[in-house]
Amino acid sequence: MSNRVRTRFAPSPTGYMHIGNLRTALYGYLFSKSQNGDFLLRIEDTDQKRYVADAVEFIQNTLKAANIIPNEGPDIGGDCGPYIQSQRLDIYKKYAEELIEKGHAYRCFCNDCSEEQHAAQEAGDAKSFGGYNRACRDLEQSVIDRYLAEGRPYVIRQKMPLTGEVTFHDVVHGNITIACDTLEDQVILKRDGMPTYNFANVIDDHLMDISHIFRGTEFITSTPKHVLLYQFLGWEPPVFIHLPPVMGKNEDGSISKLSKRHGATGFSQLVDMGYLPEAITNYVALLGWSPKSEQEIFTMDELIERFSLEGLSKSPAVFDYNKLDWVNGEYFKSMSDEDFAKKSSAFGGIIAESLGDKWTYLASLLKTRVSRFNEIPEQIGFFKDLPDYDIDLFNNKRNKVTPEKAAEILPVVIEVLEKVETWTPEGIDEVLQPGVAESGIKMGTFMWPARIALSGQKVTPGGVTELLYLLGREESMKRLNLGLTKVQG
RNA sequence: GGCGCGUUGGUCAAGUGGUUAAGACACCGCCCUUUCACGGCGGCUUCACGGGUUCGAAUCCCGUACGCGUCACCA
Repeated sequence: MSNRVRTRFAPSPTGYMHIGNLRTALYGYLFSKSQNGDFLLRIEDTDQKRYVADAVEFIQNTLKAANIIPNEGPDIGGDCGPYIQSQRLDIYKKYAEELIEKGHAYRCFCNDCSEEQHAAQEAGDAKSFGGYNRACRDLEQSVIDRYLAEGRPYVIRQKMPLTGEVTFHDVVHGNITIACDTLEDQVILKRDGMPTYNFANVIDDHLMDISHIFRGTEFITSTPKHVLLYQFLGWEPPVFIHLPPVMGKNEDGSISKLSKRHGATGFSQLVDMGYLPEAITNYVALLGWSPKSEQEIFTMDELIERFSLEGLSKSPAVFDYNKLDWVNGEYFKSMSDEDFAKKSSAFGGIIAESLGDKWTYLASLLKTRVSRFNEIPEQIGFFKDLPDYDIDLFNNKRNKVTPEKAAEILPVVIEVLEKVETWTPEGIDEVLQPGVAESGIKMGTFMWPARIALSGQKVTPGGVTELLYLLGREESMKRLNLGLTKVQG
């Protein structure tokens, strides 16, 4: 036992990383790193029914993408391996036997009726509450020997104290006390030789020298069972940190645990939507933890430096896609045009490809106008195909433009633009500015019909000069003339 | 149902007996402006409820309500 801070992320291998899990991993990582400690990854795959192919690799890739880097784990090894529970079966068996010898556990030969029981509970059958009846708790040794000789299958259960209570300290909730008579003689080793979570987690956290456990509040009520196990085994329990759940807002305004119906909930889904991994991490860090300062945007190093247990909140937090958008937008704004162009090009699709070198230019205009990469297609679609827009779009109160007025302005626009020699933003501007001045038309009034004719939409990435440049001379003139035809009715 | 946990504005939240109850997102308005965006300014709305304790309570205590979790050979 050292004093070194060691935390762990211990997911079960589903091919999915819920944002709540990511946050748990993140807090454990931030805390250990802030204390110059270790962070390790352990796979809890003791439920063979739940096994998902390639899930371990998926988890490792996700952590890597989120810049949460373990220094021990299945793929990198370490002194406490193996880091996959299904490969540690002999270890659990050994400690389960030790508990039996010490009188803190026993073999149970009852039939497996857990599934039915669970189903009954979910159906709300009140009679099913109360758990296992402890039929095998005090079997005669001779009976046990006979069953064993017959080869009867069995599970090993933890023998809970019948009276008294267990108190443990939780960093975010303080002391929590639970009476032992509410504790069931839980199974610690299953019929198939696999340990249950409630057992394996204790064994591994001790053997891997974990100092602080970060996990969800759903484990609070089973923590006394763990504490008892530490006691029975003569081990020092780690520090417990139970994190509140991440919630989602329902249509009726109520809230419930964040799930698919609230929108994307997986890290990779969010990335697919065009959120930057570092922005997701940044936002998630703030969901349930406060830096107690006014800073909102943090690099991973800053997060590590600022993280402290005091900032953890004890109440659930609602995942706010609005705020995520904002955080992501902040990251966009701080990116270089080149970097943004590169990372967003996949979302620009065929338009980005056809634009070639001009994509970086368009991207630089898009950078402050989108908060997610997947907003890009709808913004730039008009470059490829001019929408069949309604002439009503030419109406603009602020600039005092109507379709009739546009019919007068557009010819002037076309006339001015025909004088452009070099079709670059600068070249266009050189002619456009004086042209507008000479026409005696107000800038906004002059530009509005042009914008509509060029794009068919009121909102565009960049101003008219930029649109002209990106569209090219030929296409621009074509659209301007088409617009003129439209308003001439 | 038993047990446990939680409750500051629409959302994230600061706050640890005395504050005009920070800040951010969203929303609304104004300014700037070649639309939008960016930027600037301003506004809106909060201590779940009821009792205590105290000179004084968002902060301490007790109830109530509501929400969540748990009671699996799932984690």
